[in-house]
Amino acid sequence: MKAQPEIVKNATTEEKIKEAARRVFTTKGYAATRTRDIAEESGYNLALINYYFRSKEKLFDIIMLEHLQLFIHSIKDIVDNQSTSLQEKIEILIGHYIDMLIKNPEIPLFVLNELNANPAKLIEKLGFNQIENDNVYLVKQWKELAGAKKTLTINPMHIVMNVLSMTIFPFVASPLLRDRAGISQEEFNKLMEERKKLIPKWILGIIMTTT
Amino acid sequence: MKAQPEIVKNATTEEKIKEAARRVFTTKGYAATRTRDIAEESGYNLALINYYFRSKEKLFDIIMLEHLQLFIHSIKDIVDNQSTSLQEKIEILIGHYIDMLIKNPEIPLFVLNELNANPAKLIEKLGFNQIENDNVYLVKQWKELAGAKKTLTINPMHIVMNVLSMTIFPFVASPLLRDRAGISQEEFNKLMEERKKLIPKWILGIIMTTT
DNA sequence: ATATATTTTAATCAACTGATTAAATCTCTT
DNA sequence: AAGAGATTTAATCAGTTGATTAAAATATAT
Repeated sequence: MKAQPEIVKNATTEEKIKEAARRVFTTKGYAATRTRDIAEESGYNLALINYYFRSKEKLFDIIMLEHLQLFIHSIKDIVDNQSTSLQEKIEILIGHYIDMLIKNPEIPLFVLNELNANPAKLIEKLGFNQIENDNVYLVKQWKELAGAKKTLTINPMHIVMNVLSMTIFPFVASPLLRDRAGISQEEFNKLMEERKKLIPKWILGIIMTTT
Repeated sequence: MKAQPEIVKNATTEEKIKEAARRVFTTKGYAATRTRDIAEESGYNLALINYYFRSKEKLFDIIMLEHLQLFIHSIKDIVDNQSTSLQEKIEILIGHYIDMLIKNPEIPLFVLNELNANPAKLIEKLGFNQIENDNVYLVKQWKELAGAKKTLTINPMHIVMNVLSMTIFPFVASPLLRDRAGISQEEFNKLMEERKKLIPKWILGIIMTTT
C-alpha cells in the first residue's frame, strides 16, 4: 500500500510541478495539456504528477481555484471601505487589477474559458457568499449618487461592464495588439499603466454625462 | 482508389457536418472536441468527417477562417466611406458588430483562444493586406481631428482598445453576467442593443474631454 | 435496366493518454 | 549503520482518439 503524501512534506517538488502545470495549462488550456507536458515542463517524472495530485483534473482545479482567489482577494476590503469615496474606490480597484494583470496576463482568458465550458462548477467555486451585493458600502454610495442625480437613468450594469471591459479586455486581446498592431510587451504595459488613471476618469465622465 | 469529393456534390451532408462542427468546436474548443462528437452532433457516421474534410484540423481551419471573415467582412466599406463622418463611422461600426455578435455570441472567445494558442497561424490567415492602415479614410479623419484639437494627447490606441473592449468583452464575459449577476439572455441582448447608441456617445465623450 | 460513380457505413488500426504498479533511491530518525 | 518512511523512477496497462479501409447502399448517367 502506497502512502499518500502527508501534510508536512518536501514542498519544492510539489510546488515546482504546480508551477509547471500553471504555465502549461494557462498557455494550452486544459484539454490540450497532456500530463506528459507538465512532467516535461517541471523536469520530473510523469508518475509524480499523479502521486502528488491524484489526477490531472484535481491539479487543474487547484490551479483554477488559486487564480480565482487572486481575482477575489482583497476586493471586499476595497469595496467595503467606508473612508473612501466612490471615485476613489473605482480608482483603487482598477489600479489593483491592472497591477495584478500585468503580473499575470494569461489569467483572464484562462478563467473565461473555464467559465464558458463549465459555468456551474466555477460559480460553485467562486461561492455566492463571497460578495454580498447589497451590504457592500460601494453599492450604498452608488445608490446615493443615483438618487441625487436625476439624469442618471442608464442601467448600472453598463458601468460595471465598462469598468471590466476597459480593464480586462486589453489583456485578453493582447496577442492581437502585439502581432497585428505591432505593439511590444513594454509598450503594452506602459499603455496599461496609463489606463490606471485614464479609465477612472472616463468612467466618471460616463457616469456624469449619460442622460 | 477512393475518389475525393468533387466540386459539385451534394452539399447538404458536408454543410451539416460543418455546422455540427461549428457548434461543437465553439463550445468545447479544438482540443476537447473529438471527431466522434462532431459525428454524433451531425447525425452522420464518423468516417464522413475525414471523407469530406481530410482531417479534424482542416475542418477546424475552415470554420476558423469563416469566422474570421465574419469579423473582417464589410469593415473596409464602412471604414473607407468618404461620405460619413468619423462619429457616424464609429456608430455604424459598433452597431454592425453588436448585431453580428448577438447572432454569434460564441465567436469572440473562440477566436481569441486561437489567437492566444497559435498567433502566427491566425495572423497569416487574417492577411496583413486586409486593412491597409494608412490609406483608410477613417485614419485620415482621425488625423485631422487630432491635428485640430490641441488637447488630444493620449495614444489613439486607447480609443481602439476602448471601442473593442466595450463592444466585444460583454459577450466574452456573458456567462459570468448570466450566472453570477443573474441576467437572462434576453436582458443581456437588450443591454447590448442599448449599447449600440451608448458606446459611440461614450467614445465621443472620451475623445473630446481627455486632455 | 444496367453500369458507373458517389455517398455512407461498420470494423479496425496504430498512436496517444491518464493512470497505476513495483522497484529503486533518498532522507531522516534512532 | 540500520530501518522506516518518503520520494522518484521505468515499465506497463486499459481506454480513447484520429484516421483508414473495404464493402454496402444510394444516386446518376447511359
